[in-house]
Amino acid sequence: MTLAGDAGRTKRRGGSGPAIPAPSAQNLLRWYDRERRDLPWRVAPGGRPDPYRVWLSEIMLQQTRVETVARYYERFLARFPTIETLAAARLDSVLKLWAGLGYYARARNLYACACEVVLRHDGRFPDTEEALRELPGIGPYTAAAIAAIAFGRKATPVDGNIERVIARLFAIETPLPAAKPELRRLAERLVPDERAGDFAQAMMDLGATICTPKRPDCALCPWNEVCIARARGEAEELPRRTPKSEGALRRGAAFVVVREDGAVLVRRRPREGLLGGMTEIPGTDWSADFDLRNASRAANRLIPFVSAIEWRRRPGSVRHVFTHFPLELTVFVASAPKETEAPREMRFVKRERLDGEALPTLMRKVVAHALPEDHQT
DNA sequence: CACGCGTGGCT
DNA sequence: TAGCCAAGCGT
Repeated sequence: MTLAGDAGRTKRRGGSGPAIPAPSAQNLLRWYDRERRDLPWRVAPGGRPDPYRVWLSEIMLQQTRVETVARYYERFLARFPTIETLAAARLDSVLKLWAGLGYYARARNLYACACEVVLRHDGRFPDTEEALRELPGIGPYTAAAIAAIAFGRKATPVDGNIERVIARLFAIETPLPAAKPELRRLAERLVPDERAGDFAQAMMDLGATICTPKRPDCALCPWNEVCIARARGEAEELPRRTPKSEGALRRGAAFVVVREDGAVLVRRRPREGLLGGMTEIPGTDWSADFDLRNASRAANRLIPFVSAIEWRRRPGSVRHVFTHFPLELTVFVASAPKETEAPREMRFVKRERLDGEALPTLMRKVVAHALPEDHQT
């Protein structure tokens, strides 16, 4: 029998139903020893992992699926087998091997980190979370993962998989991200004194293969008998999330100039930031306090050859939801003579060529709203 | 510190 | 089908 005070786990839930024993790390480790996936960066059981390889795999695995990383990891390792070879390379050749993997800041940080480890740490990774955390591209999760997996330290990396497993195991109803500290505390209590690295990997494997976001395969789970969410039949509902606040509505105006030959006036957005480098219909800034009465002045400034009287406001508006704010654009349309030349930094694109442009969905909506006749079938 | 980064898997 | 979205890190 588990002792009282063990996470309150032996209390009867809601005054009814059987007590559920606390989950044990050993149980999960037994499953891991049996079902462990053979991944390129994993060493044979009992083997001593190379911190360089652990680090490389952890960086590649940030935001990236195991199957994808596997295709890149070995090729990368063949070209840069040690941290010295990596640090001696040119950034360009590192980026070349990273091409297609995405999140290229990771590759830049990877290279910077290799240089720093070689120059300032004598080519050896520091073996504490705190020191690892100082290196470029290594945040709280990765520092804990390397400390545990490469150095056998009792650290607790917490990624999205582990948050999900813990939330279900203990039926944490608090929504994310508020639940993060609580989930971390619960995860820390499960970590065994020995094999913390295997335990972390086992948790992530469990989250990736069995305790999946949708339709978890509880029948195969080594912890199914100790999982409170499973007992309550609500595993799939957890973890809950607070719907992220939409952000304040922003408004603006877009000005669609259609030349007699059907070409539409566009420009390129600044290279950085939202929709960076994409093509757009010229328009005002988007702001919470946008005032439609300023629209004609803005149009005049942007596109001087169209006089105010020629702009026709389209009824209604175009709505679009970005990750962090909803946007409502009022659309104005004007015609321009065939020989009209585009203002500075703008150009005319033939209507049928618009599909080949880097035109974001929002801007496609704007065009469709401005020229509805194009879309009738 | 809220935001954006790249890609592929999911519905 | 194409739009949605993951979920570590740096800024």
